[in-house]
Amino acid sequence: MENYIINPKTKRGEATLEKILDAARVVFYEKGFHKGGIADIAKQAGVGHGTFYVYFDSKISVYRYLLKEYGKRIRAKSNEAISACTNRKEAERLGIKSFFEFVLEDQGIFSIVWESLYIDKALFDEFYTTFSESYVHRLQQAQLDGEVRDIDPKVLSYVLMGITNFVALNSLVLKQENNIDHLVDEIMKVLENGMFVQ
Amino acid sequence: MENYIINPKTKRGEATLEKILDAARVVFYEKGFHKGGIADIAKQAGVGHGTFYVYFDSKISVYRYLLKEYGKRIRAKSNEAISACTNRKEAERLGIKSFFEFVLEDQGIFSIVWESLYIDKALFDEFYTTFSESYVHRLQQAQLDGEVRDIDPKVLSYVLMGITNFVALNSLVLKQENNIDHLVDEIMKVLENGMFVQ
DNA sequence: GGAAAACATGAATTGTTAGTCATGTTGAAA
DNA sequence: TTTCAACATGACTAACAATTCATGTTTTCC
Repeated sequence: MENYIINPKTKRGEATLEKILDAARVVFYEKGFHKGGIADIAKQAGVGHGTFYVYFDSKISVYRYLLKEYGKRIRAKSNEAISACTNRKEAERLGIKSFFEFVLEDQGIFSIVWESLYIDKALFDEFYTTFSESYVHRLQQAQLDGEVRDIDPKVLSYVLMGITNFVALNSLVLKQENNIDHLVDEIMKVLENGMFVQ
Repeated sequence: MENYIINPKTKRGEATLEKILDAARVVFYEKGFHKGGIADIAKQAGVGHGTFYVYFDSKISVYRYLLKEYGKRIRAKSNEAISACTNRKEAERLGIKSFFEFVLEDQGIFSIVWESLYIDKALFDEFYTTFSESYVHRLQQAQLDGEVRDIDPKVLSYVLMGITNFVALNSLVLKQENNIDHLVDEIMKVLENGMFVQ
């Protein structure tokens, strides 16, 4: 499964691995997993075809590595953004905003994450299940604290991920908008009072 | 663009076209667009390789045809479900429910629709932009009628599509749940009063 | 019944690409 | 300086898959 080389033994090896990872991110973003070839990655990295296989034993290995890396980076950035918050509502706002910032900085994320559904459904499922579980944990705590209403936290977690993912993909990536604050404000209106006039 | 043969001239031709379309839906669902081959489609349809090319000039042509067909079917089913509703809240509930029913009946939908992002971004964008525009139109009307709060309807349309798509994919397809009513109830709680305790 | 149009076929063509390997280079430790 | 593990390379292999086409069969309609 995890058969990429994790420990290059020299500085040169480390640098090359980094070049290959950067290149793979670019290629998968621009061409997708299936159309992006090892030749493209090697060329983009400025190394020979064979060099790729010094570090990864297959194309899907880099892909898996990058997918995990994205998960970690998003979680880290989100935790950092939320850490100072004392209530769930503010945490929600900042969590959404930090995700949008992440997407604006690295638009390749959807090219890696969502495409997993067509490469290996289990990878996609695992990715979002992991997110959902940590979300559920926090939501349940907030419900105990009386901050969040009595809504099935598992469903609520997918509702929240659906909102952020769809708005980010369609507005920020496909329509190339960058009005993050407006998007967050409008989403928070729904999360605070629903969409209907009372 | 639209270079599939639309009008078989005989009964036999019509039947064969239908067999090929059914087969393509199955193959794209089970293997995805890239891994599913013409040979697979022909075999599944019970015809020779060459027969495929009597009806479609390329693999992507069937794919495009099926994508458009899904759009039409979803819209038709949704319009039918909503038609009797007199207020927006009820229409929203029934619209979501009818989409969930659609997904349960035909789990292949995400295999066709979302994969377009990796085949031709413009197809994906067009698909959801079309949905968004008709959504926006209705939401604006409901806002004029004082039923929906003052929220940017374009953002709101992506919020709503994000919720339904993510919950459907993760709960109904990946987790194989079938508790549609529970899902709709929990989503409506958020849309009616938001997620936070007031 | 026969001619023409529509439809069916799968072997052959053509192009692509993931992965291998024999050979060469680098650089750090001894 | 020597040595060896680590790293680099690109021509080659092997397999797969989209599309074509020459030939054959069926249906339509006069």
